[in-house]
Order: sequence, then C-alpha cells, then structure tokens
Amino acid sequence: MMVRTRVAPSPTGDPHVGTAYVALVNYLFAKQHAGRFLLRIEDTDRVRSSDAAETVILDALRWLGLQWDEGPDVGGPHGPYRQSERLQRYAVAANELLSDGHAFKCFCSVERLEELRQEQRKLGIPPGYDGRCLTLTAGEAAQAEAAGTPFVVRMKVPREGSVVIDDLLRGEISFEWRTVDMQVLVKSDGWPTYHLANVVDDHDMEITHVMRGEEWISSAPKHKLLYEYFGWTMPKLAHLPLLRNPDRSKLSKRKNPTSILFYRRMGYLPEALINFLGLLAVTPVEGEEMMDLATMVARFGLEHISLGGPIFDVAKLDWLNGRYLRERLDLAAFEQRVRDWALNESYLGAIAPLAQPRIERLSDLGPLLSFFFAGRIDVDVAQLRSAKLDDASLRKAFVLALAEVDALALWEAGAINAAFGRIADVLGKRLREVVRPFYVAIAGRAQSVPLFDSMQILGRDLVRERLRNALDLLGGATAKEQEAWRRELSANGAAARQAAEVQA
RNA sequence: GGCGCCAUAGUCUAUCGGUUAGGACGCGGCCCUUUCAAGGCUGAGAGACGGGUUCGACUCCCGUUGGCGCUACCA
Repeated sequence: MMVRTRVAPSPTGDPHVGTAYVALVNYLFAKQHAGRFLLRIEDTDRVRSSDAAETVILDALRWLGLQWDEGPDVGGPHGPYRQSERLQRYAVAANELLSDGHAFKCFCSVERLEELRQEQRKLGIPPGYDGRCLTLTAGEAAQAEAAGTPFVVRMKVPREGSVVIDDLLRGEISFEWRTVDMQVLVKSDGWPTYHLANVVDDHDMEITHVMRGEEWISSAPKHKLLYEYFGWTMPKLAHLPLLRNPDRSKLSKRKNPTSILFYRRMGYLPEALINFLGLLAVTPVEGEEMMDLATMVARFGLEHISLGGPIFDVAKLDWLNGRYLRERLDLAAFEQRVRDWALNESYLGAIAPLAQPRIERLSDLGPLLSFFFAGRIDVDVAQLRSAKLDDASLRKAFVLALAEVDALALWEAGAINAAFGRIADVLGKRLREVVRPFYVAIAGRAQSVPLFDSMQILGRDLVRERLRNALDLLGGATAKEQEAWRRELSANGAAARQAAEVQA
C-alpha cells in the first residue's frame, strides 16, 4: 500500500513554525517511503478562518521547500482539499452515525453545559457531557427540533471499559472510556467539528499515517471510535512532541516569535530553518548537522524523534543560518538573497516616499532608515522613558499596543493609527503623547519617518518583537496587569462601538 | 481538580544492560589574523530523586518529584 501523509493546517492565523515541523516530518516520512504528501485546509472554524491566512500558510510552506503532491492549489484525485468545500460529505457521514445509533442530537444549552462542567470539576470527576439528551425519546427529540431548539450532534461513547491507542512513537496508551467525552461532531450551525471532518477526510483521502502534535493524544480515543463506527481502518498514529518556549511551555507567540513569516523577515534562509527543524527528527552522521532536504529524507526515522518537547533554540538556528550564508552561497547568490530579502523594488518603493521629504543629503538615508534593515534594534531605555507618560502608563501603553498588534485583522497604517487612537483613549492621553515612545521602540529614536507607515512596512512580526523588547526594557508587566489592561481595552472598544451604534 | 504524555550538561541529541556516557550549539582559553567575524585546537559542563530486577543499570519495572498537553458548538 502506498504511504500517504498529510499536513492539515487551520487557516486561523500566522503560519506557525510548529506547523512547519509537523509538515516536515510528514513530508520526510512520505518521501522516504516513495509515498505522497498532501496538504489539506481545515477551515471548519467559520469565525476564525480566513482566505488570507490560507494563502499565507501555503506560501510559507512553499517557501520552506515542502512541496505537496495534492492540495487545494494543485488539486489531486481526492479533492476538494478544503474542508469548507466538503460540507455535504460530513452531513452524509453524520447522518450515517445518527441512523446507526452511534450519535445523537443534543439540545442542551451552553449554560447548562457550563454549569455541568463546574460541578464535575468540584466533584473531581472527569469533565464531560452527562448524556442527558441520550435519554430523550424519538418523539421528544423530534418535538424539540420542530420547536426550533438549536442542537448539536454528539458521538456516543461507552461509559465502561477502556481503549488502547497504538502510537508509533509511544507504544500503547490506554484510556478509560468514562474519561472520554461525548464529543460534539456537528455544531449547531451544521458545520462539522475537527474530529468528524478529520476522520472522514483522512479516510477519504486514504491517509495511511497521521503524524500530528502531541496535543491530540487525548482525542485519539474518539477518533479511533469514529473509525470503528464507520467501519473504516484507522491510519497509523504518531504524536510528535510540541516545540517549546525557553521556559518549556508550549511555543507561543506571546512569549516568542512563532510565525514562519518572522523568521523569513529576520533573514533566515528557508534551507537553514528547515534543516534546523529537521535536526529534531534526523540524527546527523559524524557530527555534521548541515543537511539538505534530500539528505534528511534518506536519514529520517521516527525512532530519531526524542519525546521530550524540544526548546526552539534560536542560538543554534543562528549558527546554522550563518553557515548556510557563508558556506552554501557564492557571492552572486548571496547578493541575490540580499536583494530578495530587503533590497528589492517593492520594499525600497515603500520606504522611499517616507524618506524623501525628510533628508537633505542622500547620505542621511543610512541613519534614517537603518531600522528597516534590522531585526531587533538597540533601544536606549532613557529615551523610551522620556515623554510625558509615567512609568505605569508607559508599560500599559506597550501592553495595549501588543494586544492591538495581535487583534488587528488588517495590518495597514490606517488601522494601526486607529488602534493607537484607542490606546490613547484608554490612557486618557493625547495620541501624540502616547506615540512618542513607540518611535523609539520601533525606529530606535524619537525622530523618524511616520510611525504607522513604518509599522506597516516592517510587518506585524517584527513590530511585535520590537514592542516586546521595549516592554521588557521597561521592566515588563505581570500577567495580572496584562489581563486587567487588556480588559480595559476591550471594554473601551465595546463602549465605542455602542456609542457609534447609538449615533447611527 | 480529572485524564494523558514526557524526563542524559544551559540547549539539541548519541547510547537501545557492561562506554573514561560520544557529538553539536552556547560559554571559557589558546592559535591564526591590521580589527571583527570565520576557521583550527582546547577546557568546563549531564543520566531529577527513591526503591526494586540483575553478576552488572542512564538503559527494564514501580513510586516520588518536576515539566508539558488535553479538559470548547477552536483546531
């Protein structure tokens, strides 16, 4: 049987390096076995998914050199490869489960479910659905449905006995069925949840091996049960360790740059980044850690994956990237990379109009624009603290700005400007007072080219990093402070919206 | 709280019952060098703890501790 693996990103945000790692492992495994590697878009979260995010993720994975054989852009015999285009298929599958008695309609309100969970937690018993709607007669269910009560479809899960999951990396993992929740399969809007869509698609797309993040281990029993309900063979499973922050928590953008875009923007070469990630799944021979994709395909082995979650070690990435820069590129190729990185027409084209009105000699350009060609910049804390903001307001301003950086749907100067307007409101200050330290944080000095345009051009990732750096220099903010301040911001936003509605 | 996963230097790892516990990043020193890098040589640095099993445990088993994940009509 031909090996078929997949990576199944959810287009709900920036392309994550963890996704790249999982994609790489699936790619290496497939290629080593002369199989096929596919890409599927899991966009069943209607609220958070976006076409823009999908485009960016595909682009980022392509940049890394991971070529998929089947996918939403290249097609293939098992399409469509986008879950939002397969809704009919899931509806059929859900009805099958319903009529076979493997699933049931649940009319419980979210409030009841929430109370239930709190109660269960208090009692120290496994949290999960209590099966109330399981006792509904067909008549009662039909009545509720006719009355227009919203419902979800849940899978039935045995309340007794246990189940064993075979994991290629961890061996047998067993669970008591009573600790497995009666998972929602179809949401009240009719869309499937990940669990349903994922099982149906992996089967339809003839996936033979599922290599996915460790966070899915506890869902595996549900998935296994679904395969049984459908009468399908389950793919082999391997749960990969999660990449970690230096403090060992799961790699997260709050603490670290996690976006592939960030690493590209910082000037890491794709071959270095992929090599670095590959080091977590390939044991180098004779100490030589520099390997191209083809070499990694040859040497890859699931048994080389250590189960302890590896810290994303930027220092080692830096070293590897340096080697690629000086050992694998001749001067011409190097020059070309530099051009592609930031000395290209579109980047220069964006920057030039900001600089032109502000210089007297072309040689002023260097000091004025150097921050556009840097990753992290040196910031003088004293300058950061200048301005009319007291220390608490200053830190608050940066916390709020960080929140806005994550929240903004569109990364564009006008939207950024509006965001800073909101921040000024919350602080009860004028925009110009609030904005001053941000010039220092972003451009390295208080006088520079327009801030919001600069931020747009630098990109969300670099901006987030510079703001975080500035906040750290100011002493940081406690989790408590951050939470309270962020809440103020969203309350203020809600109030503003309300006012606007009243006016309209 | 419940369930599950994990555990060799600061970090990434090798070892798959018998090794002076090997390598890489980082860090220190020396050499090379107009500077700085790079490069070469070199140094410090590890089996969380407690019980077993065994002639012999980093390696197998149990417990403790610690880290992590899941605990949603998110994936």
